[in-house]
Amino acid sequence: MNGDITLTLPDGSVRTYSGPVTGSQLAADIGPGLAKAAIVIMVNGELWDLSREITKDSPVAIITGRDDAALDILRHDAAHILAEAVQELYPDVQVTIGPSIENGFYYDFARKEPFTIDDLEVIERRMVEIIERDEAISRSEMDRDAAVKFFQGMGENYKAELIAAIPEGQAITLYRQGDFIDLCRGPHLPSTGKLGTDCFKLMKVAGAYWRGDSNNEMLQRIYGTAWRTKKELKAYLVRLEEAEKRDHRKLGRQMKLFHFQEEAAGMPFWHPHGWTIYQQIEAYIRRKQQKYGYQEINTPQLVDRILWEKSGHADKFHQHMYTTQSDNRTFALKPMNCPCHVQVFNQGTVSYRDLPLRLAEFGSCHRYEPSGALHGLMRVRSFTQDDAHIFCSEDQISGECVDFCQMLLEIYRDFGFNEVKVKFSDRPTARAGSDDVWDRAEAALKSAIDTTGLDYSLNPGEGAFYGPKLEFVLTDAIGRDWQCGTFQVDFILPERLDAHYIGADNHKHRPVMLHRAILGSFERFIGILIEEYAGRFPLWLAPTQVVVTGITSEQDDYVRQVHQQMTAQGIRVEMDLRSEKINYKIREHSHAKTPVIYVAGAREVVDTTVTIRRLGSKKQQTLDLITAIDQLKHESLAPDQR
RNA sequence: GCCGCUGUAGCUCAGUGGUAGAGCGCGUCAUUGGUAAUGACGAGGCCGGAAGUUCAAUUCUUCCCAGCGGCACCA
Repeated sequence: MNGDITLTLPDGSVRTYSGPVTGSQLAADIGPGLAKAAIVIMVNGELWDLSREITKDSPVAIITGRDDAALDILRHDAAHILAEAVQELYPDVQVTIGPSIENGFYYDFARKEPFTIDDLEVIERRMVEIIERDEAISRSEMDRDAAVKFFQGMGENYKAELIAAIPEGQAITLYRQGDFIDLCRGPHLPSTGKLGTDCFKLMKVAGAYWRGDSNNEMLQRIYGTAWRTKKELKAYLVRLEEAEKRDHRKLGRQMKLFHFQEEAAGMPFWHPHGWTIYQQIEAYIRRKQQKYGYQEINTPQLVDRILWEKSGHADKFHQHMYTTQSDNRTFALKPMNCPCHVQVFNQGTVSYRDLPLRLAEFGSCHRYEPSGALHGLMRVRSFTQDDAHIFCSEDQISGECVDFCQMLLEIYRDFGFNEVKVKFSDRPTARAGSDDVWDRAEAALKSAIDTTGLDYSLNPGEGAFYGPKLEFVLTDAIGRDWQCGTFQVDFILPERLDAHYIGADNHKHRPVMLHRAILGSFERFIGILIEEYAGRFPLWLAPTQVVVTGITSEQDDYVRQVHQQMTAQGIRVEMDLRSEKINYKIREHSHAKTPVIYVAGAREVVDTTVTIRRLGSKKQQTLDLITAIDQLKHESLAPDQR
């Protein structure tokens, strides 16, 4: 061979060069349009800078702004431009890291004074200048030790620390744009001008620990969002606004569902409307649990600390437990229900014939969560779990898991969640139990989750110390993930609390304990529901299902009569007898997200009918009163009762 | 818990070193109307809590509490 290099394009066409060639050259050879649009080049499945020389025969693909891969690179570049702008404006800062993230990017800076919102505008303007300068972005390599010295020499100690952590002898890639040099894996755009001046926006400032460790100092993080086009940016900002309107904290106040106050931070006060939703869900779950062979129990709120010491909770979680003194004893408000459930199991003697024994409780728990973690109904200090513990033998784990997943999916679907993220968390480094037991537990859980056909991701090392677990995650309006359901295999607690059953061999055996919840907590689940439905609850959950109102006060008696009949049928109905115009009342009840409005005017009184208007529709339908009530009554049934 | 921001009427928010204002909501009265705002009048506030500076603090300072955005945490 004479040093020729053959590049194969995605369409199968081939270009041959007599020596090393860069992505830019290739793009330019194909056409000036492509040369302009090119961002990076895919070489052998790897993204490379356009300026990097290709020295071997390779399959290649030129990536333009239209490709999805481009967005990530664009955002990463935005982070670099942000860092360059900040360093120009505030010479005292040290740069650390700045990756692209979902919807945008951030960069962490070390600086004594924090950035303010006003700083963001200034920085944004400087970023626009840097983009307009259209600085070339060049890649270079440096020996690790040289790179450490280089950054130390610049006073960039964080960068030096990062590089020092990279294995010795490895080449380090550096990127330079203007006077700004950063350690970076790349690839990057050919120049800063490839990012549109109106396609990005700095969003917020926040604190973040160096290397994500709370023992380290706190850095100043600036978040931004970046897109290919101005239109995309705008669409994203609109999406954020829409999401904010769904915020359960806002809707909870507007719809009078619950409130919080200083004297009980993180502990919701449920109002009649919110509590109605809660009760409907509880009744629904109770029916499901009966269907799936659970027995409901109830255990004390306050339990002597001794039990928590036996269970091991006091040791590991005492900082999260509320305690109180009485009778010279220390009691703790239960942070979870499991030890109490073992107490129920331990009363009397259990035969292997009784297994699996499924004990369920709507268990009210209290946990002293760090103040910064509190978040509306999503993260609270007092909550109720739809908790249950299944006591079974080891060979029953798999079957129980399959049944549980079926129950969980059935329930999630009834609430309208068809997409659930599932995480499989396996053995952590600090764990109890032998590897042999862990092997069996993980295998059982894995085969069970595979049977369900659910997609899941691995969450290595994140299992509980007592066993592997499945986490079922739902997403809120703002895109934040919240764990709701869980299924955990536990070999440890039965041991600690000395649970046993009598086997077919007439000997004592240790049961396995399966901790499981579907909603997780009623509070969090309702918070997610509010956002999922944007406050427009389906009929079976709506606090007020119907409002009956007249056109004039002439119909008041009829309205009262309709209201009474519907109440007698168990429908959650309210009447509106105010002397307001019909327009006003329609508007108000629509804003209140009442699913159905019955209007009765003179005609309806004569005909014994009602005119029906449903939320989200302007259509009206006049129906015979009895028919209307029957229909509504049927529609109001929970999904499992239809 | 950590960094930053915020805290004024039931809600959303304006405002000032001389103890406060709007809109919505609420109450009263008038209005009796056919599917997203009828009008008039009125009542509501220890300006988150404590201390300090000042003749004077809702306004400035400090501490505390709570909320918000992140980070860490989430058994």
